[in-house]
Amino acid sequence: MDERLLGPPPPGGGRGGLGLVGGEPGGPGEPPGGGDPGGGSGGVPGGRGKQDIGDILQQIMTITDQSLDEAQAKKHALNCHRMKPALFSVLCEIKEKTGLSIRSSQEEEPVDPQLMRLDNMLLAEGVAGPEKGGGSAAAAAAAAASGGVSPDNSIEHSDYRSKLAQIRHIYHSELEKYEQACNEFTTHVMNLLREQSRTRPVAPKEMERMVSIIHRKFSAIQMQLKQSTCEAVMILRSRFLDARRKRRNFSKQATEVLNEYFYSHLSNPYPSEEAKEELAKKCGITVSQVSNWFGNKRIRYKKNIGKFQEEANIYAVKTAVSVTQGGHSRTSSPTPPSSAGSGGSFNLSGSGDMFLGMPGLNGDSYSASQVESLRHSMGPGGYGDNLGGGQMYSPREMRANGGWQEAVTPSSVTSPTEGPGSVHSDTSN
DNA sequence: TGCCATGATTTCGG
DNA sequence: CCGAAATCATGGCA
Repeated sequence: MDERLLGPPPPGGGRGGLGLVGGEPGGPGEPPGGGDPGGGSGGVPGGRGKQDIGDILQQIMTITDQSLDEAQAKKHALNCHRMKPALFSVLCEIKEKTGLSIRSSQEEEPVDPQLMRLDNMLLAEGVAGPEKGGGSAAAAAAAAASGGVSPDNSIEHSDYRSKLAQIRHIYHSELEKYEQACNEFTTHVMNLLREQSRTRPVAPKEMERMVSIIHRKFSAIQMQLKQSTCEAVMILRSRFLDARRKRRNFSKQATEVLNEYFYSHLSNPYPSEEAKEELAKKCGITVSQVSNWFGNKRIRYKKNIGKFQEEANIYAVKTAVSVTQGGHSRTSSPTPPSSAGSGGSFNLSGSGDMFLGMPGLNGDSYSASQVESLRHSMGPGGYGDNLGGGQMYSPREMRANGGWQEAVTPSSVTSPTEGPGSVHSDTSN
């Protein structure tokens, strides 16, 4: 050990640079490399050794006050000092005694759950993880979640994707920067420690600990980065995929198709699932959008029938024309027979209630021709077929019709001659 | 800029 | 889960 500690004899003799330290001439009679870790008693007279060490310590203490070049020179001198090994081992001993050595560095913190959450989210959003597929898959998933399949959605999605890619790019470049900085800093500190280990005892464990501390610090920074990236993605999502914020009016053609269906099934504007799908396909919107549209339409129509009269007329005439022209391929095609049928009969049953409940709404504002066209628009299955027929109605249809006809009948009734009684008996069955 | 139209969402009941 | 009703939030127009 001595040999290692002593190292090669300094150039220029045993005391090399020390000549300039403290200006001591060095003992001519001293044995070369005569450092005794034991306490400076070796071949050196006690007082002299103490002074030696005191000098060295003094130099160490003042080394920071000196200029870099000066310090380097001093450092070198110290390293080459013959007493250095002795000093080193003394420092080792002191360190051990004072317990400065590494505490059992078993403070391995468990994986931060928050960090895990962030990682998972970034992965799910396609920000972290593999470049290809991730982003588009996430976008697709988001699209599915928002339920938007309309054509103009694709534009928004490409916009969304590009923004997401931007976030991804920034995230990765920042991450890379942090990692690079972390590595640089780590190697710098390691070099420093290695350098220092020549003059003071630095255990490998200590180095490890330092490295782990640095890594922890940097991972904290990384976590902030991840957090803000997550926030950015969230904002992006809410801005691009929140359909409510991005309400777009349906195309004219789509509205027309929907209105046509609505007014041609005014007696029972509840499209079946198949009908909804067909309408959705025709209009280039989703089934749920069709449902929304019909929900809104029903409620708004019912609330203000007068306002919709003109519209109703237009579409009723349209449909009537198409029907009389032998158009069985019109919008009525997707209608299941049951829906039209139930509408007709429920209409009639409702007429009685209507007269009792809402006389003010009654159809004195409707001309006969309007009514006629509306009746025509009901299509062949609307009235005649089902008046007497023992149609099967689903409970929901019954309930829905009950609610619908009460307010709506005015427009489609106006033929009070048709006996409510028979229908009532029908429904009661 | 205000107002109305309209698509979407929320709440509630069945 | 569906539909009614209320409500929200945006688009479009004068």
